[in-house]
Amino acid sequence: MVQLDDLDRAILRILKEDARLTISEIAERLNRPESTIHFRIKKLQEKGIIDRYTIVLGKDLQPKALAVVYIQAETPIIEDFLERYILHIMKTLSLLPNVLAVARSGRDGVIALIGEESQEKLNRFVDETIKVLPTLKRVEVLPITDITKGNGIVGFLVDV
Amino acid sequence: MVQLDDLDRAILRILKEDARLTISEIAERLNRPESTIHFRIKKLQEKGIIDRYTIVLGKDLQPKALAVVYIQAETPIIEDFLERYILHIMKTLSLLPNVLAVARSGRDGVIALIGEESQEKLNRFVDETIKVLPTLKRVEVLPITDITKGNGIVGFLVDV
DNA sequence: TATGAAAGACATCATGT
DNA sequence: ACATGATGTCTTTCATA
Repeated sequence: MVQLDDLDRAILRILKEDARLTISEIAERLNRPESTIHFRIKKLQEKGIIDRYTIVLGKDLQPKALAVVYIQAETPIIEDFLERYILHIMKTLSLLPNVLAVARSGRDGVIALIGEESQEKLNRFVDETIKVLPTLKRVEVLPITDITKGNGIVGFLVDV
Repeated sequence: MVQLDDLDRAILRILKEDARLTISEIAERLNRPESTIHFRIKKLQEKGIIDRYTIVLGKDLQPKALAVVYIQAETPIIEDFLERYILHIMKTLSLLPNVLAVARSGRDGVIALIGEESQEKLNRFVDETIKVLPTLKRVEVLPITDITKGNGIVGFLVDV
């Protein structure tokens, strides 16, 4: 379906590290003419291999305390209620700026990545906004102490 | 510590959406002169508010099955062993291309975001690579069915 | 698809309001 | 903070292989 050669991959790797490098700089690093690099990048964009260009924000704007929160809803008698309830929770959380990411997990679960200025605020948020939700079976808070791979994820997600 | 005004925030929001817009395009959208936009962006970069520029890869290169895995180690008699064991697990996972992110959670926990081509492969990975680790107290697999906020996270993290 | 050359668009910087 | 203009660099296009 997608066929990338070594040159494509090399370009993608470079752009992932620094998407502001000029075509001539990339061309120089890869020992290819500028027009070739330009052509490849254009194709990668057209095919949607490169979805978009973005910025990663620095530490200053990032929350200092992070946690993954797993929310599991009580299974109700009426199946259809669960579905709507889960969607409601997800929509609600998605609107909050300190909720960096929201995902569904199975039929009855929601995973959220929460960011706050301090551990206290984070705990308070979990207590006052999540644990108060009705008919939950389980709320698991997994604090994030430090990120070893996929750092930059916070600067990528954080709202401004 | 960091003081951003509305213009700074507007610029950051625009760049987050499309970091390849030219300064003149941004200037036009915000009804400001190009020189001002240029100056602001330069400052934002110098201050590290903008950490870096990058690309988000499209669906084609993204894993189809995702899961958050929480790994908790058994608390040993010797405290120092736990520390080194956790670091070892994190380093090991970080090297694998299908492990998109690795974070530490408290003294005895590791959180990993796993991506695979299929649900079966993902299960196999958990069984054969994670559950075989010795002296674990708990392994919790939270499959991700679908992402409602922070989509793009996968295209941001995925290796090429 | 790859390349080289040429044209146009752009970022950058200095200077002044 | 904004305006203007000068400069060099980069992107983009196109003709050709």
